[in-house]
Amino acid sequence: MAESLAINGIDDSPRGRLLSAAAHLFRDKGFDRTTVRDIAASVGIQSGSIFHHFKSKEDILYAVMEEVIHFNTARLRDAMAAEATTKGKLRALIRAELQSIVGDTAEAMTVMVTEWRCLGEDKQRKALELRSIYEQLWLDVLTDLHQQGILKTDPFIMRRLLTGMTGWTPNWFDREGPLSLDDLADIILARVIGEQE
Amino acid sequence: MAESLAINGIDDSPRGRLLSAAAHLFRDKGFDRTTVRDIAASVGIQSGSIFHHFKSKEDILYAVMEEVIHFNTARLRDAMAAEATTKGKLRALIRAELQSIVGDTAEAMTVMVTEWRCLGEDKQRKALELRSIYEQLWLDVLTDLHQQGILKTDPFIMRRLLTGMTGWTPNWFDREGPLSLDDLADIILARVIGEQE
DNA sequence: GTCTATAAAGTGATAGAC
DNA sequence: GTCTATCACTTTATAGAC
Repeated sequence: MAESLAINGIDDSPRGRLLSAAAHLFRDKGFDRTTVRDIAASVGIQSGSIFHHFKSKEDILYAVMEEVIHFNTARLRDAMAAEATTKGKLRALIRAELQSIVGDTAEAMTVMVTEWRCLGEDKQRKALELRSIYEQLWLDVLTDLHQQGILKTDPFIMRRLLTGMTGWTPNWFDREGPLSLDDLADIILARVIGEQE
Repeated sequence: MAESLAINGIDDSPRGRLLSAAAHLFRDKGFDRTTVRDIAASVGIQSGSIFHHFKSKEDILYAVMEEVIHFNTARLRDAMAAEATTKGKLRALIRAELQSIVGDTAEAMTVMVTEWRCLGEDKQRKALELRSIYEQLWLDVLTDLHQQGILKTDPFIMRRLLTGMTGWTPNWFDREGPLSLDDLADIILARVIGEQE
């Protein structure tokens, strides 16, 4: 049973508790190896009762992704708004994305990356539209830095490399270890704008 | 039906053809959504006949990973051997890994990254031992560069960031596009040793 | 909103003939 | 080495009572 309150950016309603439990199980075992019986059991109901809240198992996966994209797009906006310089905005974006990926919404974010293809075509397209808003925030800042001459690499390529660097962190970063999230953000920032930390 | 000759670093035997077909299907649909009937059909036999060649479906997945790790560890060694300087070796490693991931062994490499947890614990541990040899080649070069003062970042952290950057390329890099693999390798190299390309 | 019961379909793997 | 046939099991989703 996962703790569900505010974890993964999901509210504490009956539906929210189902989504949090699902996010936890999907990350642990993957979508295909998680049964609706698993999800039901982890919130203390029977498998048939799931389908009062969601039309299908795939709908649960889509809802997890939708919630986490919305939550983290807002987080990115807030983080940038507090910064005056473009370079400061980039550092804020990196910190916010790391926080999303290894922090409070880690389960749902990992699910979004790893279980993407378990969505049918229609829902993949809908989720991609939501993601493109999130991506545009990155591209605006990187393009700005490129025009200022601070970023030498092509902004689109740089965003791809950044996605790789941050997206892989759940596989190695230890939140209890000596390296802080802010330290890691600075290391990654230096990889982007060419300074040595 | 996938072309199988030498693709994915696997030889053209009956067993090899099964492995290549499996790698192709596993990458496309994932391990769990690929049935033994799918694999059998794509080499033109019946599902029951699979189990003359492999003890279980999981054994097929492990064999795919084992083959691709062996093949690419050798590739890494060869690429390094042709270089005189440590920096040259690093560039060679990056090029070789990109070639593995988006080139001739792309399917099997992607499977290794994305279907890792579909292996049982025993086979995961065995595969991890094979991978650690591969990883040590990287760490030796990065540590060397660190001691020479060329690499400022911690070698272990840098390898994690590199793994992320190269591992994400299958999701965006277009082999038919304007950016060549060698260009991309140079861009990534510049991110590592702090030079601007 | 949750329960019980079950339908309907698909799965990995085995056995024995050829 | 491949075939046919099938077992034993699991899965999502539905129906109707409470």
